[in-house]
Amino acid sequence: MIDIAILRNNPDLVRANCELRRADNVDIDALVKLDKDYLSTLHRVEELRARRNQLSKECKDNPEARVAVKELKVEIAEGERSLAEIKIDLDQMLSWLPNFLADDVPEGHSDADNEEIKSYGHQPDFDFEPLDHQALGERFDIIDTHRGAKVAQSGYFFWKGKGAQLTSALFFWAQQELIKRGFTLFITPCAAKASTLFGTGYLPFFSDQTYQIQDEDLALIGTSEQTLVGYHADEILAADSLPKLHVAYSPCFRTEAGSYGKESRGIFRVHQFHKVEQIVFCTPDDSDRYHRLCLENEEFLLQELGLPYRVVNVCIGDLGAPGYKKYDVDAYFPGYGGYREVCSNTNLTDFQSRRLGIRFAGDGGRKEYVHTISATAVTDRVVCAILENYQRSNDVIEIPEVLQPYTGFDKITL
RNA sequence: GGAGAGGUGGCCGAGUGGUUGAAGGCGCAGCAUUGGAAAUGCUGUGUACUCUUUCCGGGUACCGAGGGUUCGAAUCCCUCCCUCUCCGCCA
Repeated sequence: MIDIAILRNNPDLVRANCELRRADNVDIDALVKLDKDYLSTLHRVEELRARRNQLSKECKDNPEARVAVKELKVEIAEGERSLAEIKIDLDQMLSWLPNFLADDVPEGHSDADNEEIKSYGHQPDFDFEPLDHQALGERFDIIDTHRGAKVAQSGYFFWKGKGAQLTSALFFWAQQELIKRGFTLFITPCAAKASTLFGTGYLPFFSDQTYQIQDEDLALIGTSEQTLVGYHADEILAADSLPKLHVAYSPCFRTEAGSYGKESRGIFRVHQFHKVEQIVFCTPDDSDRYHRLCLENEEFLLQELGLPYRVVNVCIGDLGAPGYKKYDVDAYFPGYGGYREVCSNTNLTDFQSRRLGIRFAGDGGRKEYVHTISATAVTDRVVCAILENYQRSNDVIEIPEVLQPYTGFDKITL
């Protein structure tokens, strides 16, 4: 949600932003007019109510006032009705407005237009034909998509044996590393109510991505960002408690409606994956800084794992409506033969905090909305990257050294 | 799943139809007292929206949520939600 004051004072700014982001489902002129209607109706209703309240006080010793109030009531009820209707429409339109953009977000329509700002590491050389993660998973019997489909549905899978051990090791290690860097660990609910999804921007923008639980006001979380940011809803945080650095490990459920094709081979795009997530609540002045800090953490983890990667500044068209600026980190997948996204790191500024009512007491006791940052640490995709980069022949996959204390073995063999 | 209790301001807690936005207490802030502090005393202290205004005020709304009765509801009626306790079941 953006600040409605900006819309009132500078509608052209909002209009330009919508055009830039191709948010064509909100008519700014209609929105501005509706807001004016809202305010004038509000004033009318409040004036009527003020008169009613005044007259009510006289009723005790002036029976005639009662008649007057009775007449007023009809008018008030009518005004309140139209006020409520306008408010619903207004909120609905406001909820679709995208966040503003950072100045340095590149133009462009798709991930092909993202701007590479850094690359790190060397793509490995193989004296054999490297396999992709799906082929490796089957060959070493560590990924089982067929049985995932059998017990659940296509798009669900099992990690098995040393694959499962490696995955557990990665997630545990990543959590430990972030805890060392000052993050507080959470284990979160894996379901969230509609207001939580709305507050984090997943409603209305990504409504077709969520699994709704039948007959409940609950959906399976698409990311622990939803519950971790919602954690502080309707709270006023002490300024000296900022920044709050939260980390959680959770499953993530996504319907992935209509996203089949080449990119979905293996377990790269599935209905349930697992993620260690970084969440930051900070003051507006600090959000750039902590956005970069989360990126540094992502890079640190990939570097420790010895994975080659690049960092991209995500372009306008590839940046979700709630985002102000986003860095993706793409690891190199030799079996696939290219870079693929493993981390995504978004500065949401006050877009979520405004919807959720998360504020802090600023200078002079004034209450301001915090900024939030949501950034991946690691997911199953990183395990896939490890498999592809650490295959040493068609018969051996090594384990990155930093994970060996957690796996208890240093290679996976046939 | 069964039974019961309860939801009032940052917290505790009064309050069953009319100057109650809400007593009292705690907490917090300022001032006084003090060599300094504790203790004590005095004063102040909700939120949101909106108008005028820009820090002084006006209006409206808010006592879990929604609806109803009434000139008027924290207070009466209905529906729902949530929390807690006990029993059952259970990782």
